Amino acid sequence: MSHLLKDLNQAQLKAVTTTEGPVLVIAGAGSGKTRVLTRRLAHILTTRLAEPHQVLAVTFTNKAAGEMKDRVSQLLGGQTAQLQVSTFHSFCARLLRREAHRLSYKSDFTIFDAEDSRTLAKNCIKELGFSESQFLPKGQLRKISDLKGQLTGAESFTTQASGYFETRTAAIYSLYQKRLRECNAMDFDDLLFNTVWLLQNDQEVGDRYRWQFKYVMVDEYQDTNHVQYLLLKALLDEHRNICVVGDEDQSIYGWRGADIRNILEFERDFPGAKIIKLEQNYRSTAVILKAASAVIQNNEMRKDKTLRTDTGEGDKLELLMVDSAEEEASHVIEQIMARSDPHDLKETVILYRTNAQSRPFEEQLRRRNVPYQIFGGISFYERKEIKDLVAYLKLIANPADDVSFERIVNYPKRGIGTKTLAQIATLARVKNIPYLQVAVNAKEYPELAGKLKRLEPFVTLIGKYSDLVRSQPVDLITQDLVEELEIIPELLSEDPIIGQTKVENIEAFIEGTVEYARANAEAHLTDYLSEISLFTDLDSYRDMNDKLTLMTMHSAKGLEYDTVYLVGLEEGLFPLQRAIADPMELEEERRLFYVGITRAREKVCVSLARARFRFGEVEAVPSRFVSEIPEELINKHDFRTHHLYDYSASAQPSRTPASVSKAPAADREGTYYEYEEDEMLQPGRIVSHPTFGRGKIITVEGFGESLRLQIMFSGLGLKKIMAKYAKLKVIG
DNA sequence: CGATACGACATTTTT
DNA sequence: TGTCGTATCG
Repeated sequence: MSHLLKDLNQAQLKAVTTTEGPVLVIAGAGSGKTRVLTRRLAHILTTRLAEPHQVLAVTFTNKAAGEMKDRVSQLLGGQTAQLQVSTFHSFCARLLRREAHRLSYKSDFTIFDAEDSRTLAKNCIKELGFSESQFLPKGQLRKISDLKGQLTGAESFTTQASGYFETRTAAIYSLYQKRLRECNAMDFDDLLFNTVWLLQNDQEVGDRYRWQFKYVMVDEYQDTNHVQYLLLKALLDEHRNICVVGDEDQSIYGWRGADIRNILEFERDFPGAKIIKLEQNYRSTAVILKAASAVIQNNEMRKDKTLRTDTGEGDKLELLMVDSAEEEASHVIEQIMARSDPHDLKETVILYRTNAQSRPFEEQLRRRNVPYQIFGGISFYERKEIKDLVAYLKLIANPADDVSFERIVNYPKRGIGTKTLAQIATLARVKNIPYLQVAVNAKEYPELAGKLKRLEPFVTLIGKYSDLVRSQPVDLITQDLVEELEIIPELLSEDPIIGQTKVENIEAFIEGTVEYARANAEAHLTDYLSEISLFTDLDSYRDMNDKLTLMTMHSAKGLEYDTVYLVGLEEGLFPLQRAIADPMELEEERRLFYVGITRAREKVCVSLARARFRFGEVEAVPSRFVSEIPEELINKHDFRTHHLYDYSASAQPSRTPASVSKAPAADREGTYYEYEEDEMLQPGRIVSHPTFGRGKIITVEGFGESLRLQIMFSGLGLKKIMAKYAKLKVIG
């Protein structure tokens, strides 16, 4: 037997060797998914079913792609240069660079990141004269992203849009796309959208790729969205050798458009599909698996699957109940320090629902001098100093990139303010040329006469580097640029302390370009930009030595640790308030809990606080997820000074909100003054709203800070209102 | 143009 | 309660 087929269980072996036709591998947590994927890929290659360039493996993160490539390369002893293991986005970016001309794009198009997109969207909303508070760039982009995810283009949305908000969104969408095109830029969603469009509508391109890829594999299939699904379909007409691997219980990106139906309905989508379930878990103890299964069983939307393990029973879970977020942090840290050898710190992780929860833990860790690392928050490439520098590179590589132009034309200060910029923008619109071209032609425009002296050095600078791009490697260009712009002294003079970190970041960035240039001698600036725009911090995550790790549960997917702390297990926080009302969202929260708990090999500790300050209010009922863990699997440690809630009484907190929320109010004077108001906000009451005026309460949902009302306002109709934001007065 | 003040807002975020 | 973004003033 080939070494590729050794050490595999029955199901794994079947998954590796079933190469023809559609295959769905349901891979439970810790069931050796990556091993199956890599072996399968290597198996296809060594048995000569396909040449390396005929296989495509898609993942969601660069990190996962890199790991897979490394492992396959190890199995085969090199020979993987031609292998296409990449993320959805980088696969599409590469394809589009080759085929850009078919979409009337240039092949050196820029990829806009989230911030670039936001700037552009904001400008579009402004330009259209829409109210910026009513049409928030963030919300509009969310909608545009959803539409692109459904393969609905701007034109087709415009024809189907109706009503005040939709027609305006359609206008924003259309203008946004128009501007992107003018900038020779695509956003993240465009990469997928345009690729699918090409494959579906350009016969030649479609045929070529369908013919090329004999085998396609997809990791984390439960997190694919509709466009990604269509992309696979568009690649698959002929051979239909597709193997998707996933676990519907770990689908946690529904809010981003991931469509759990893709995996649940795979058999219907791909008739004749073979289903292989990997149910043997190699990671966690039996107790952990039992707890995880018991909780996830409360979900309706899942395929039945039972994880088994040969590992021993293991320790029971621990439940830590304390009074506040601060005490939660100190108890948890104390426990970690008491029980783990210092070298175990890297095998311990603290997982929370929201990034904001990291703060008290950070404070404790700093106070006690415990080494730690936090993931999340602003990523390296989102830092202002890096983005500014990258904007220069982007503009140098793509002179049509107006968003980058706007960002740096006055950085460092050149005396080119908003007024000048607005004039440039107007001229660019009228002449139908990029901003930079307006600046280049500045002397032709009387409006800019006064600014000639200020624009000229900038234009010269960009022009100089644009010429250099052809002859110089990325790292030299970047170094020269940093020097010429005098960025480092500038940063240090602003604020020596903060400036120092910024300078270090700039230096780290330069270091990155040096490494890149060394590894990719032939690469052009565009290639480098393309790579970094599709790169995230998580990709550079390495197990640092002896450091405690903190991150959100979302970020933890795919990782594993000996000991896992799941903190903040309170109704309203986990599950989040807004998920409680919606069964679909609630199930996703539960899957998130499942993901969290199954990261652990040996020990799980969950914790909750009796009271937690959030926007100045207290509220805390133990999470239902805690009560879904069978009693016999968990040890409880109650450090609360008040035993207001019976732990078992939290089983259905949503059904008895009022009585539960009353308890703390009675006990803590002054902290819950809103309670009396809540009491009065009942259906039938007449209230007055600062902007909407008088209205009648129709329905009341939730309690405390999440109290939501439906109010009928005269002339304005029914509005949904959060009581904590609206300053309502009861007047009748 | 830059600094300060006030008000609005408040999940998660593979690319 | 903290952060961020806009508005306004000097």
